[in-house]
Amino acid sequence: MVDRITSSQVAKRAGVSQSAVSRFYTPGASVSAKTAEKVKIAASELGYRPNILARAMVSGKSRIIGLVVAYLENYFYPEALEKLSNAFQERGYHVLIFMASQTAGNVSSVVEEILDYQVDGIVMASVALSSEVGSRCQAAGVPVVLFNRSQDMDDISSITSNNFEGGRKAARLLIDLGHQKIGYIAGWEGASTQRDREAGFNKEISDSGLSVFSRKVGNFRAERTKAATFEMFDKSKVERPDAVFVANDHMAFIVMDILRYEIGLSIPKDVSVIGYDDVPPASWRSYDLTTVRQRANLMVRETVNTILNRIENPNSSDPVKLQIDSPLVIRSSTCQKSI
Amino acid sequence: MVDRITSSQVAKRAGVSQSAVSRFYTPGASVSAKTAEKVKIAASELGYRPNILARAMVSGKSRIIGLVVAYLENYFYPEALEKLSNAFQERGYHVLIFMASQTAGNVSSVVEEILDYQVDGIVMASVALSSEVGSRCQAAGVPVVLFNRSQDMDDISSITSNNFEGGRKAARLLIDLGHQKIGYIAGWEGASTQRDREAGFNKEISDSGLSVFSRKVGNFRAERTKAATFEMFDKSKVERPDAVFVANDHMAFIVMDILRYEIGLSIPKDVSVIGYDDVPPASWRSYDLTTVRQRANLMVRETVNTILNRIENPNSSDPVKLQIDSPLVIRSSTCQKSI
DNA sequence: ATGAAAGCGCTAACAA
DNA sequence: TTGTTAGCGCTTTCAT
Repeated sequence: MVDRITSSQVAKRAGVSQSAVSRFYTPGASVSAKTAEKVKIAASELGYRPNILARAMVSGKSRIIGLVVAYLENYFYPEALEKLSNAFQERGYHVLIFMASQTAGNVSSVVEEILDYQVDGIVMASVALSSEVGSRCQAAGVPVVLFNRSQDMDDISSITSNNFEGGRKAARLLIDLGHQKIGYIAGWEGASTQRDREAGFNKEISDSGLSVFSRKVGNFRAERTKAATFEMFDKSKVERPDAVFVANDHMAFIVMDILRYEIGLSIPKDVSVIGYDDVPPASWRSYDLTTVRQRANLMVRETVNTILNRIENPNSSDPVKLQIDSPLVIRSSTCQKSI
Repeated sequence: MVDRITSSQVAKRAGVSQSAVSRFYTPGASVSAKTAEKVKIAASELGYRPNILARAMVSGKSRIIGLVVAYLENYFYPEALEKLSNAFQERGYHVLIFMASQTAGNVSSVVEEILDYQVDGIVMASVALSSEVGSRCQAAGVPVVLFNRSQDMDDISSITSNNFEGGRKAARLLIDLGHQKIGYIAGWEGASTQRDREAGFNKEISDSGLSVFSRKVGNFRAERTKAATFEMFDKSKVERPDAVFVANDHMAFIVMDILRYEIGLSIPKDVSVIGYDDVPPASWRSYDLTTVRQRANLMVRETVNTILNRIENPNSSDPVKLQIDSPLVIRSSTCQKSI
């Protein structure tokens, strides 16, 4: 392998000092036009590019953002990841990926690994953070923002959609459509998204003088969701729900498939179904799922702004707790009008 | 922010030299039991962890793998990304993500950026590489492997499924099922996957004395695929295909939806559909798509092995060109028997 | 505006 | 086995 070109080699060729070369690559530095020209020529002749790692070591800024993700099976996350990565790239940063399963111990050891890379900031997507790990990052001076997950007590910034309002809207729609027997299929109960969606949903239901007709837990996982659906729509029951709100789109697809192909109900004639996220398959014709949209673009933009702002402004204090408005997207999995 | 603990601080506290601390963290180094113990204690009391970037600078090994991805909309890639990242993590590496659109200029500038980070290796997923960019990496001594894309001439390693055989198998199945009027919907013609799948498909078709009934280009993109489907199954035509092989699953879902809901054909009664990839939605009940499986686990394992082997063995020469066997997965989007 | 010099935190000879 | 020493490639004072 050919050795990398260094700034000293460029300096020698350009007939200037090594520091002059460094200054040429430092945004707000003082270099005369002629020096700049000499450096530019020498650098391009040699094919020189500054070594980011060396720069990181002395400056303390790596321009690397650590991104922790638990799973990519929910297609909201690949989309978010792509947008996050692009947004950071545009601002001169890059994303170092860390996969983490939900276990707390795992998350904490992953955070240690991240810190080893001297990242400038950390984005945690769909992962909860123990407050001890949070303060570990605080101590290291590395800003953290939670993406699509929030924690009430801790002073950690978080960007989510407004899950409470989203849950409300789902309930409101179903009620307005004339449904009286409304079921709910919950996600993993450790997730703030699940809890907030359900809380908003319950609030609107009870504000309307109704109560939730049936509740099962799908845990955000396929097998559990299948079982939950079968239990909720058990044929032996005298009365079954005429509508169901599912805590995310991925579970909703499973619910729809079971309802149609296993239980033999028609959507939306027999049952209205509504999901949460608006991932791409929700708009595929076979599902055409009414859902609450998480505005990925906005969430990503705010996440990037928040963390970059913290990086450039290390002394800023209050955590940002942003809840992005989440609009209802009405498609054909819910009935058209009063049933 | 609290400053990071350095090896010198640990050394002082442990009453040993700084190099002793360094040795303690170097796998095959010579440290006595008592020194090791002293360092271990001091380090844990201080919460010391080695700075990977500093280590990278002097050793020339960053333990970072650059991963270039063009798009995550095809759900084969999030899956691959997750598995790749996990596999590298297990071997002590981490993945730095670079999103790149297909344009050659973009890929080349992205590669420069990657090289700036002193990565130990580069995995390019679904991206083609100009030979000049390839030799740029060669010159930098950074091994590259293409994931799910290959290039005949260049001496760049690549891991793909056996797309030619996969295409053949798809054709064989359709023919065995008794289909005579078989259509093909192509992906983006710049992709080696598309070309190889089609070549295998064509070979088997003509070996059987048939010819392709109709061919349209979907370009791996939704709008184009819709149009291609409408053209292929235009109602004004006297004869329409009774089967169609679609170059990937994502296009196949669109084809199925159009066929069923826009054109009013029944699958598989009127038309058999077969895709390629076996992404998760292919097994969702609404599609239940017959397809050729790309064995992501195997492809990932080989990719990781190949690149890590190159990193540890810089002098090894011949490029690896691996084609992983791709089995047919028969579901209900193809008819059961001779029609 | 420019060069000299110090040093970021670590590894890798080299002696001892 | 251990400590001393010399850098890795860069940014950043500090004089000039």
